Amino acid sequence: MNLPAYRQIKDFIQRHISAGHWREGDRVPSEHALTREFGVSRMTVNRALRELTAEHVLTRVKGAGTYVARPRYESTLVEIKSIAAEIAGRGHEHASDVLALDRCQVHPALAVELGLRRGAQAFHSLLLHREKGMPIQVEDRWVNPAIAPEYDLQDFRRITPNEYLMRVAPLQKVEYRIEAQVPNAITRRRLAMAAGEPCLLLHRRTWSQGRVASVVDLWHPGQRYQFTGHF
Amino acid sequence: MNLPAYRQIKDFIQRHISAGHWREGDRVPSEHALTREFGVSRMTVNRALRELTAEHVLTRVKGAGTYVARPRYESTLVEIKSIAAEIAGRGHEHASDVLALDRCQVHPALAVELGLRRGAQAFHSLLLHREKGMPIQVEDRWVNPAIAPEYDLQDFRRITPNEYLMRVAPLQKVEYRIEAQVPNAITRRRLAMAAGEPCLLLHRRTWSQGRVASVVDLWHPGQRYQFTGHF
DNA sequence: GGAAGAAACTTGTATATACAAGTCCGTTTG
DNA sequence: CAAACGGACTTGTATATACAAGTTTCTTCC
Repeated sequence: MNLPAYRQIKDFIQRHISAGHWREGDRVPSEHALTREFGVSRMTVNRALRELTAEHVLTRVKGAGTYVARPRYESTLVEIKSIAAEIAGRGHEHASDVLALDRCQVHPALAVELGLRRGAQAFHSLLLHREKGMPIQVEDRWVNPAIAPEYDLQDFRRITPNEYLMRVAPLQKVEYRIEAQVPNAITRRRLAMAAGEPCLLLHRRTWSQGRVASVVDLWHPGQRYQFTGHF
Repeated sequence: MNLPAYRQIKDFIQRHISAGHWREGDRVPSEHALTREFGVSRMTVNRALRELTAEHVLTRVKGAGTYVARPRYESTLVEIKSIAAEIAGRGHEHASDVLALDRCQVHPALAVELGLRRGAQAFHSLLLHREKGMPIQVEDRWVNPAIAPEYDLQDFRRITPNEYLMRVAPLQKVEYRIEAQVPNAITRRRLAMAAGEPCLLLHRRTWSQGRVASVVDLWHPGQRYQFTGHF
């Protein structure tokens, strides 16, 4: 199968870098030089170089040239999917127990985090997610009623809070934190964890329409759950 | 400051989506329509739409049109920097104690993971990273000697293993796993951790030049360390 | 030998035009 | 009514050309 020219140019450059011919900081051939070498237009070469720049393979300095970027060796990008998507991706059965779903007053620290005034109310949902019957995640979530006023009318056994929020509140910004923590006794029991076993906790705060939409703690049993991936 | 035309088109589309005017699955105006609306060439419009597609904001179907992409609400992308880069980014002082650096025989399970034959030898380094004197990470690393034959001749008090491997072994592939684990007593003491406190563990395996280059376990005290970020 | 200026080289953005290839819709035919 | 075909519309890739703006190199002058 014949690749488009701009893809061939990208591959050519990436092969040189992977083979160690060009190292970090080395200058790659100019657009003009690549134009001559590949017999294509400058716009075709430019597209290849711009895409490799967006992918952090190259870096460009106007007037000076195009260089091999500092490899992002020290940065690992980890993608964490929603628990339902992850379980479905394994071909397993996902189910949710709705332990709580109501609207109540938030304590001051949480009001700050949700961007609400003291004494304000928010929706609170507490779910236990299972994979093939086995508890795998406790989802402890608070939702800004201004963003999703009908949150508490949903059936979260049939649709996850994530899926619902995706529909009503386009995502603008995310803040996250991953921690190893010792869970309280209730969470330990809900997740069927052993004594002394820690939790893997993902804390997320999301924004939509210029405001905080949701704050969530996702607790996972440390022995049975890890975030994994590759790229 | 006047933005280039392709950036204005990107912003226009992103504003419509953020405001909720266009939802997931909605079709956005065609290239031809945007050409007329903005009074620019089709290639300029095409660039804007292609870049938004690469950024997962839009999705394109040849012949059919351009649509608002399913929001990646359920996927959190987490970037984990090297400990030295992270500490430097906080403006703090990084230091490493080299606890071990030698070449020895790997046990069978590790040989499999390193892609080496049974009984083969590999380099092993054990470092304690400190931030302003405080232990923050134990780095337990095995390195394939075929990839970095002079690994054991380096001074890892002055350069981190990461930085060294960046130079000699261009990165091709990464596999990772994040876990909450209970550390053994030695690691607990090295990291000055409390009894019962768990570790946040990042396990990475990297490839270079078509082979496994390195396998590393990075242990962090759960109470003092989290992976954090935003986007 | 150093400074200043000009020339050359480089990337950034843009255009009108063209052909390829895919999808969708409306019309015609059986 | 269904299938097939053609036209219109859409994205995918590409070109030669142009001007703007930044960097580097070379030449000239003091």
